[in-house]
Amino acid sequence: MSIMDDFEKEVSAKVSEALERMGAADVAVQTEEASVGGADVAVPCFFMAKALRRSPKDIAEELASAIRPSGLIGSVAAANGFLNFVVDPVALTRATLDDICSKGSSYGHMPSSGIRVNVEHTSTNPTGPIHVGRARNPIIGDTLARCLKRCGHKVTTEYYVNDVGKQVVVLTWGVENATPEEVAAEVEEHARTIGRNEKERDKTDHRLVANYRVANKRMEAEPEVKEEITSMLRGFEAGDRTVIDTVRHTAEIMLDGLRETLSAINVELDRYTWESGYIADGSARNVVERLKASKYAGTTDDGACFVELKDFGVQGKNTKFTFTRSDGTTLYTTRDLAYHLDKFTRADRLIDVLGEDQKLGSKQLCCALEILGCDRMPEPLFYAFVSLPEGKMSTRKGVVVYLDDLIDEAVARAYAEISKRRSDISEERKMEIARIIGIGAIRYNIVRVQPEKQLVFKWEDALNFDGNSGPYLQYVHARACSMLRRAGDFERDTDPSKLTGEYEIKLVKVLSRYESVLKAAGNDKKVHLMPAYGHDLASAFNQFYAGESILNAKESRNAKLTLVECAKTVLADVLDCLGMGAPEEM
RNA sequence: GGGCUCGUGGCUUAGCCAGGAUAUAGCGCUGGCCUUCUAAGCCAGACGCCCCGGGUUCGAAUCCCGGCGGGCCCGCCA
Repeated sequence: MSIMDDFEKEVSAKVSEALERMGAADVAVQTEEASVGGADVAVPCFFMAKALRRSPKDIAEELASAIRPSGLIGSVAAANGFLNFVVDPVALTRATLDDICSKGSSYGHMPSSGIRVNVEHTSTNPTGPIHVGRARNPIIGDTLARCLKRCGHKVTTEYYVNDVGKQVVVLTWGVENATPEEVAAEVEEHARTIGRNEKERDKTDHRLVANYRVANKRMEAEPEVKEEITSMLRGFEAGDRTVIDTVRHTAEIMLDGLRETLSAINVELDRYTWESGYIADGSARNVVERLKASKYAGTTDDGACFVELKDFGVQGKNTKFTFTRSDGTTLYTTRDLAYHLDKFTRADRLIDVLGEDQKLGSKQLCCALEILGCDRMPEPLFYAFVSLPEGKMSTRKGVVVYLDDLIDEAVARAYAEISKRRSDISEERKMEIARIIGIGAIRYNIVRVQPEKQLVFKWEDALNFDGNSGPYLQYVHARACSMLRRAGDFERDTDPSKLTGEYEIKLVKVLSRYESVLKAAGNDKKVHLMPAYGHDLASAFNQFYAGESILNAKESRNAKLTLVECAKTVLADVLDCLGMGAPEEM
């Protein structure tokens, strides 16, 4: 419970008391964040007008004079039918800074809830490198997981590896059978027609794409190859260990590359779960049996099984949810059901970070889970795909920007910026800082926009280091660090009478909001609030910083430095929550 | 065709779920600020039929209905 929550409660209580005295005890008081400058909490008086038979303006004025500032309430005033309350800056500053000083980097974090939350994210097919069209997934998922941890939950992140199906089998055939010469020729051909030279990047996920294309081409041209692949697919479905293991091995190699990319943007997952496992352990089969036994089950003329979902709010022609082929084999969604049932044995709350193309599938999955008697539902978090100005990303057409390319470009840009301003540090140090800044810019830029909003990728935006950007926040952190370094030892001082400047109070107010932002970003899955908060905090710091000299302050020096230290502490945690580094210099 | 979703200054974007005052912030633009703590910064300014039309309400960017425009989905694929 933060001090601003207490303040709001106090306001609510005071207004209720005053209303009671005015003879309107049963009128419920609503509070809201004041939208007018200067005030912190507002109480609209319009809905009181009927009960009191007076104009909102009159009511607000009478209430304002009836309420005496006390406790956390610094002042109250009436304006346009609103009551505007200002928090007492003395109490606020003292409480907030003491809290940060005692808790340090865990300031704003909530106590353990005992709730296990599983966040499934990324889960891209292991058939090629991650491109920026899908880059929202790991970044949103990882940020959400970090927020949820701060909300006191026991969080596990998980990648569901789709090592079942035609795509991976074709890739596997290519990895096993394409000759080095064929692959080299394919790379040449691709460079000539599409204009991308894949030899430049020696990373398994990029390298294997040529094998995949060779396999596809030969499958189309040569009936024997097609037969080989079909036979592998059949073997897979029948549970042939050698086929399954070979495919899994290919997926592992591909994953090595993907993990390298994810790690570069500070995304590490706790667990990788293999789709093939649900065939092997019989749980997918179990789902089939249970669905068949339900009253919603049906069979097509060919023998494929489905459940009828029209009673579950599914519309139009999507009501039949097929869960076996006519030959009895399971489908992706069937395995996904087994996967979700498994996840529910390991966690209390499931969150799936999914592309918006999965919306219908996710809805159907939930219906099927209900039929299976599942009392909890996964919570999907959808994001719209990132497209290019030329249109939708397509690896085949070469209309694509790989995440690896974006990372390289961002780091190179950051390096150039550092080189412009710093000649006093080593090349290694410059490179180290460039990575922190480049990666920070990418993560910030992607997570700052609401997930459901479609995003068109533009290099100029992705590489923006000014204003509402990751480096803006990092710059403030570096500034604060630099100042604290110069200051040397100082005695902490949280005396509010020494921090009475407009910008000092503004900064303290931003700091006091941290917990409520974490709550909304984590529990309500509104991750984009996090970068916005970071920007508010950095901006408030810059105003404070620009306004007056801190190191040369006289009696308030220690108090100002304490405020700098507190801001730095919170900002460092915000940066960590966003998966961004907090550089001590830049 | 049906379903879902998004539409806010030139561009990007917050607010919308839980209706309330002068609509948030950034880029870009105009002007000012580095002999003092990192100018990747700060200050000031211009720029808005909140897609359109109805409705509900004392009050609508926000809720409801109908359009228009963009995106996604509608496989015994994954």
